[in-house]
Amino acid sequence: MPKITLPDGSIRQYDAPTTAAHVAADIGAGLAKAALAAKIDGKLCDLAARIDADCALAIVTAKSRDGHVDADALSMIRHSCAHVMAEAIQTLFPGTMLVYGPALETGFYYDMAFADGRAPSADDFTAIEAEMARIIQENRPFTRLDLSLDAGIAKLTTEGSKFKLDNATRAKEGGSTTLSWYATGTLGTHWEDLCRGPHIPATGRIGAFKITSIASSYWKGDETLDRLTRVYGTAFATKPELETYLKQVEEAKKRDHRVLGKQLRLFHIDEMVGQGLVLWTPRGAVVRQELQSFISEALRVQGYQQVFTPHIGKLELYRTSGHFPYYRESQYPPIVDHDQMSKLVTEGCSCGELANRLESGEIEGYLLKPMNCPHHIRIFASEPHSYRDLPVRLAEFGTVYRWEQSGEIGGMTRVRCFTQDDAHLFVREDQVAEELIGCLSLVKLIFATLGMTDYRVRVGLRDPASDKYVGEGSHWDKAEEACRNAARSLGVPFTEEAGEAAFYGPKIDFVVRDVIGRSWQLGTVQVDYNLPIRFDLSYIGADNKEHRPVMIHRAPFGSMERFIGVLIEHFAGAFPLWLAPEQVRVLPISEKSEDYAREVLAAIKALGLRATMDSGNERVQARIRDASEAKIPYLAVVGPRDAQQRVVSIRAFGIDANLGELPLDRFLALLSAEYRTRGGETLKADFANASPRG
RNA sequence: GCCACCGUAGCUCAGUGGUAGAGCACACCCUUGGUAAGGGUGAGGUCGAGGGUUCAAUCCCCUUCGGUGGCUCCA
Repeated sequence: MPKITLPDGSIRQYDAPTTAAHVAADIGAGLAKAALAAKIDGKLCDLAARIDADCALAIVTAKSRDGHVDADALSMIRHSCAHVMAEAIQTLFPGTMLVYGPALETGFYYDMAFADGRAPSADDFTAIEAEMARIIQENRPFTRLDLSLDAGIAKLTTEGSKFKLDNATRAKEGGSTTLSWYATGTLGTHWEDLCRGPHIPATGRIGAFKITSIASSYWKGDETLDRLTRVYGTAFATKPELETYLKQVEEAKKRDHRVLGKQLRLFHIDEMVGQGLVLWTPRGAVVRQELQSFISEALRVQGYQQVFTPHIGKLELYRTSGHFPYYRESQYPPIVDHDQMSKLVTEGCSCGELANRLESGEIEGYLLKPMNCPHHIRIFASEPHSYRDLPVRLAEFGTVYRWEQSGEIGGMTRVRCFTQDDAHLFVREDQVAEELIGCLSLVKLIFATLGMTDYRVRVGLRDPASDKYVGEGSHWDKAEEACRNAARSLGVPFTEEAGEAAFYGPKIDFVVRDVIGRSWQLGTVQVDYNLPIRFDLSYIGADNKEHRPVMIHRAPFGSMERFIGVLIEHFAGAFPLWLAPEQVRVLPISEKSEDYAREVLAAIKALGLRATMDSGNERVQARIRDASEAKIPYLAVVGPRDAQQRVVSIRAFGIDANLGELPLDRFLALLSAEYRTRGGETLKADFANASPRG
């Protein structure tokens, strides 16, 4: 007879098998009404699931006792809503086959195979939503049917959906002993779907939902298999929650770096130049320049040496490094010189032949560099090194070119030409750990200065099943252990992920999310035992013998393009003073104050700050609005009164008020301090102390 | 690369098988205004490009380039 332990420690005893729904009803009518599911010994189940043994039971409701939205409940509402959507679509689009419909962090989707040319479009969303609303209105119970594996597979075979049959086969391979269906209503009468569950008690418990988009996918994510249509939606327990979510999405879209980049004129991508090729316009170039100065200063402190290298190199270089053979398809095609080309044409050489002869080395060519390491390696190799010289740290804002798939290119975050804040450290093996930690501290410094706290750390290890890696296992083991240890020293949680390594070594990556929830790798630190071998690098040790250095590749920003794309979204385009393309704008009240305004402007510029004056033919109100839309950190409004007292009247971005006046000298000193300290001291903060009006 | 959708003025977007419109921005004039839009006038488009259907195409069809959302990929 089941003895049921509740979360508060109390125990309820039943004479006969029962269900979570009954227990909830015994506890109270309110709970019974609010109940969506049960957790039996920590496992999420239907409320109607039979309880016939002792267990710990928790009733899942939309909101947990502390008032927070329950993640399990939300995910079940969404999964159940996916069923309702699938039923609605199958009703409106007969012949549609279902594939897979899980809940997501922000909603759900359902992959479907539509009859030829009969896929819905966004125009059909309203009709589908209306049908869904009807199903929800009917408040039909989710009813579970369990069948044995054989009976279940027989049923699916009769029904004839290869997709569902495959799901079942995989469930079997995964160790399932039964298959379950859920009917939305009465078994055998209403719509049903093969599904592991669990589900909420009835369709009426889906409080609010919306179909959000439609896209395509491949069956099992494999591009050689069926192309499916994926319909995305989201659902919440209540309408206000849905509305809040939709508003958030709307707000996030306004932060999109592609939108802000255009609005604030930070960069331009021109179809005449080419896909994925970013043109840095003057304002964006300022941001980049400031960041590069920032990192260059940090590099000098850490003992790096700056180098410059060309954008192309001989194919032989990349055959040696392994880039050309391993990643040929993701590079721009090789460049072959005129003479050689015309000779090949005369010989009637085909494209296929050309490719073969380029690969074999029979024909030499040049490659736009996909990475900077080979050039830096040749700098290191250009002179002999003593163990006393190491580490040698070569840094370059190095521009690289990669042939990304056209469908992947977009904005600044995925491009075909980008500049890494790259460096390669040539170190003795006993220096690896310390140098790795030095690299990580640089990444931390950058993130801290910019206030970017929302990132995760990933240690990328090799995938044992893949053959895309170069080098010996023993070296990989050492390198992976070094990365693990360095990551531990960071003091932040990290995950280890197999298959995320570079082809020459494991790495530590810093990953952030953009406004639409996509993850991007920014900074990266990689340990490499392999390229030194491929290039036969050496240094002379204390024993007067040749030793092999170890390389560390690192780029704390990752690429300037991607980093600034993410940074634009991080700041919603409102850069701090030190990064802002236009830092201060001087607004004379009228022409009468223009002379003084000009003097203020000149004084600000003399400090090395970027300032302008707007003496346009508009009222101050309008000019304040313009400046606010341009997200300029500080406005200095000056009129006759200010001129007479030699003060400026100040507004700061994001504070919707006049902060009051400051003597001109004081204003200049504070501005300068804020700029030089990169926001370590801010005018706003100081001003708030000095003036109660702030 | 694959699938879907989209491409009209500098920007955001309406619109139609009979060669186009709004708001903002821009230019000029009036206004000299003390903290988030003062008023007027004007200029501005080969309706992404190429081909086809049609008496007639910005609109329909095909191709192509570019963008967006996904999928796949990302040394």
